[in-house]
Amino acid sequence: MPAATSSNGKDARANGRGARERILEAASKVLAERGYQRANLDEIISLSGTSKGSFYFHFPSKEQMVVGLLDQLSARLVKKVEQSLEKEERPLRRIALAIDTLMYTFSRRRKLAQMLLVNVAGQGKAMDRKFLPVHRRFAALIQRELDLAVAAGAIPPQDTALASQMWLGALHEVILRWLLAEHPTALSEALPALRALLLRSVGVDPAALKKEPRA
Amino acid sequence: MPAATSSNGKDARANGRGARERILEAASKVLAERGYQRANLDEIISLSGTSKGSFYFHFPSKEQMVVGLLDQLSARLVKKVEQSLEKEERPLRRIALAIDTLMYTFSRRRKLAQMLLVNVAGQGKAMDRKFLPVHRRFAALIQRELDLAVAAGAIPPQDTALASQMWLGALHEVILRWLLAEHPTALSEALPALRALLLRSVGVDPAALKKEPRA
Amino acid sequence: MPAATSSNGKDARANGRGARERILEAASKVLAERGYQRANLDEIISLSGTSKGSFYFHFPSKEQMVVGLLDQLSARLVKKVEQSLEKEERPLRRIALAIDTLMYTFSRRRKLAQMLLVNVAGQGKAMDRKFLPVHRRFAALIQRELDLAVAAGAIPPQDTALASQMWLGALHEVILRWLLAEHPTALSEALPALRALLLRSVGVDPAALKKEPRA
Amino acid sequence: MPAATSSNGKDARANGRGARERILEAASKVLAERGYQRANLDEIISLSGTSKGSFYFHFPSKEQMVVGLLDQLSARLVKKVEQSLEKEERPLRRIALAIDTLMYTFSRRRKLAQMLLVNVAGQGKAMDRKFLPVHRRFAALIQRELDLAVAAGAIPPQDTALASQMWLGALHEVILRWLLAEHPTALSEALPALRALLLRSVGVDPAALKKEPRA
DNA sequence: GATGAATGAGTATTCATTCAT
DNA sequence: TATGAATGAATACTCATTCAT
Repeated sequence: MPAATSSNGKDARANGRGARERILEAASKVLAERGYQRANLDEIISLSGTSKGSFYFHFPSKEQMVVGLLDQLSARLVKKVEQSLEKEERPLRRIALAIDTLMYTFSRRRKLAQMLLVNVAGQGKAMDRKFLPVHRRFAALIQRELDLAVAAGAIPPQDTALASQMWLGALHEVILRWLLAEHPTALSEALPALRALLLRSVGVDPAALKKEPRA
Repeated sequence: MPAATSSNGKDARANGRGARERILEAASKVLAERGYQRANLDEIISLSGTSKGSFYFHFPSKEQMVVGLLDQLSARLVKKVEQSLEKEERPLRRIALAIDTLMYTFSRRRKLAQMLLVNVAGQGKAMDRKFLPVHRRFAALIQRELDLAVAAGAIPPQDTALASQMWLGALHEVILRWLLAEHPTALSEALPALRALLLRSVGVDPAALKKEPRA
Repeated sequence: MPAATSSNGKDARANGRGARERILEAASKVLAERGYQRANLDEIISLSGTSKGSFYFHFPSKEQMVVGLLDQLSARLVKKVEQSLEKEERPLRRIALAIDTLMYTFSRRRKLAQMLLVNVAGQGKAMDRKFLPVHRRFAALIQRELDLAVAAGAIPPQDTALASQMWLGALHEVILRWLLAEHPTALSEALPALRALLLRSVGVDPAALKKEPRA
Repeated sequence: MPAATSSNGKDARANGRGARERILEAASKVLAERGYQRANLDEIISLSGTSKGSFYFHFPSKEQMVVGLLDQLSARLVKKVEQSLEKEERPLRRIALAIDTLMYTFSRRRKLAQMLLVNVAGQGKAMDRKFLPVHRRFAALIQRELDLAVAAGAIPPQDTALASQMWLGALHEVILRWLLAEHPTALSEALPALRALLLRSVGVDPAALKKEPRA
């Protein structure tokens, strides 16, 4: 039960935000823990301190809610990466920065990683297609940076669409293994080696990163 | 464990194999199409031409059946790759051959790919852990080849465990996108570029492959 | 009860009538299409361009609204029949006229028919009883005309209450079949034969209608 | 909870019949009392002494179960009428007999009447169409008898399809009113008058019934 | 008069698993 | 070995009604 709504605007609801937001936050938790199918609406609802009716007032269905949530979260993450790139113009450094920011963010927010990367597939072909945009969005981000690097002559011309898919999958798997590990080591430890692998795959000598000149 | 179905063809069932095999085959189909959770035992059973009771005579639970099936299939695939490597001793060629065989097999058997790669995650942390051995087995295969190449001096010393994870993820994602595409192009078209990306990532000039000398 | 919506057109709503009327009209449509139980308040409200709160300001409950609507509509229809009888005093002609007017009106307003005749039963005994007054009102109309005819000696004395029930049921079923037919023919085509059946049932030679003398 | 199944074939289940039959019987009761929509599956199931799973093992859905039940019941009733007609060849008497048997059966089995006649409409156009076959079956029975009478010269040629619809509606309404009455009088009291009304409607002098000669 | 967010009891349906035969 | 009827907990979704603003 939520605390009674008081009319002083201070703590309008249990934890200060609208029901819609509270539902999405609760859903994040449950989805991260249980996956899409086992994520129980009743649990999400009771965790959010709202009601069945409220849920269906704000969302047309469980599926739409999850799709919307993943969309929101992935957009937020992409934005965060964009911001980290704002002050960097050297293409190779931008690429490295994008990788670092993604990995760093996921390492700080396991639930986010669990949801965006793991619980987004394996629901049958029909559902998987619904979740595909999340993949596409991350891949597009990587591809754009690779294209910039190609244009700047920093890496050789190549199939950047394929490379970005490959990178995404690589990040995905490394994070997945980290998430499922019983006693995971810090994700950051693997970062330098992973970054080197990815850069080399598109033809960059990782050592070149250090010497990259400003434009 | 039931006694092995007698292999003398005398009283085999309708289509010539034991109930256990027929169930596993039916399960392959349904799992590929629907994913783990939505894969319905009733459908698997009716497709296999057996009965509920027969299913539970041969398998202790749906979960164990699926884990066993994935285990069997991945073992079979690994064996196939091993066989393709039998007559090749040059480490870089072995690596390329492993990639090629994996990709070729998946491209010919979409269902297999769907099951082993896609429907193996996103079921909640507990279940995902159960499916992890499949990942491990493929990664181990790749890692062994990388280690051989390192030992032979064909590639520089490096974290081959990480590299093999990365490779697996890369293959996974590329295949996933191919599986979910509305109008997929042949997977083989992407193969050379993908192979080049992977090889470069561990420090091999793809061109070196051609010139690799026999031991 | 709310004060009557002011009839000066000053601040009438979007389409010129009060919320109450707009709700009733929307309810007609939805009830005709879906039946009582499946008629969704949300749909009625959005169709009427009002709000939940407005609905419950004007009506105490869905049930009362529907009972009131059926009451209103049946009263209106009865009034229409009365008007058609105003200038006719010959009892047999009055009877025929009543049938004709009812059938003609229903044939022009399918929704009305659907609602008054079809969606008024089958909701369980308790609800059905609530809808009974509609039946009674129509039956009373018919019975009154039959009684007049008996009094005038135009038809033999008989159980006019039963006859009027029977007539109502007959009309009901014929209209129902017309409403549910995939490719309905004009209702008017069946009218002469139906009229003849009904008149004969109470002992009138349909041919007598033509020769009926003025009082 | 059903009594434990005993292996002596005598009282295999709670009340001696299979689950399917017990469900249908329970459904009859609940449908008669509550109508289609309000008929609660939980109640039907607990009344039948079975379980949710058992219900869905025997029937694909509530709707199909009800359609099947009505079909079965109406078929049974039609059969009963047919049997009552077996030894009567005089067409007018057959007609009267059919009416009498229908009315008598309904008067003895209120629930049957409630279900077949009342709770079969008013669920929205889509559902109503599903229930239409029940109407058709009864109307066809009546029409056949009317056609026989026409062929035998016992009644004048006419639109017997329309007449049978009308008769059905008439019977329906009379029974409905009887069912919904607070203090119903015996249905049989109204029977002679009703029979007379119906016979006259198709041009038979009810008195002629008595004198009808054997073929 | 009007709004729309919130409520929560109610409902049909799914499905892995059991067990008497 | 095999059968299939039976079980019942789980689950997404509906919808009339309330009430603070």
